[in-house]
Amino acid sequence: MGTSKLHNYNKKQLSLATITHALAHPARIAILQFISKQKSCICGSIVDELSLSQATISQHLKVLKEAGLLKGTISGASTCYCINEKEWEKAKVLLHQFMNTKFNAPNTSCCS
Amino acid sequence: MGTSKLHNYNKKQLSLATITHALAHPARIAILQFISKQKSCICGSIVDELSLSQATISQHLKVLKEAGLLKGTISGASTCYCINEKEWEKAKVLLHQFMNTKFNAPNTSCCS
DNA sequence: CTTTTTCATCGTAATATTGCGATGAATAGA
DNA sequence: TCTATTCATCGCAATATTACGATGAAAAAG
Repeated sequence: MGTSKLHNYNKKQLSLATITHALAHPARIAILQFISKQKSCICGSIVDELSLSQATISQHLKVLKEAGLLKGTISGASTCYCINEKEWEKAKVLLHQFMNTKFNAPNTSCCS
Repeated sequence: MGTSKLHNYNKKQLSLATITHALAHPARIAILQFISKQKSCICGSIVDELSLSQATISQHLKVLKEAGLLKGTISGASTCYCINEKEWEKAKVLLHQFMNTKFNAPNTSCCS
């Protein structure tokens, strides 16, 4: 994340940024939607679905895995990717908390 | 967003990516939390709160404004920033929908 | 054993982001 | 008028991202 001053932020802020960072590309959104829709989580089929090269998909999968949103299990020659539901649930809670931040009254009245 | 193939994605995917992209930095998370917590939305006080230069804060505010999450109204010498509650509500709904994607049974059983 | 399939990793080029200082415009106060 | 104050914008350097092809490892198919 560039020359980021990460020490200035608390854990929740950093977790939120990690999650949103992982989601911050339409290809990764599409990959997650595809995986959650599929009956099986075969990786190669994502390459057919999205018109991106296998290497690019692999990089996006890596970002999602590093953020903890995906699990990958080696299954023979291919790797099985699926949602890390435990982490997904954590992410959902964090995002929900953040998005439901209460606004103080003055904010609703200014910037008409 | 680099050499992104944006034409391959639908509107919801692009909107989600725009929103998460805007949230994908702890400084911007902190800025949003600060604005929502403050009684008034004076911009300069963010510079004091976070240990980042005024120019850097200004750039983050620009990203948030471009994503539609913030509104900025010129108020004399200073600019008043606040949450764009209409857009914030839209973002909340989109994120909620996406995070509550139903997983098919096979996903829960693979990648043990 | 050889070939194919499958996916990860490396190297690369183009582009975007992050952060800062410097500059500039525009209002507020002396 | 002169001087702060306030914030946006420009320019820059360092780093990260996006995307691809090429290469490599490891299992499956022949």
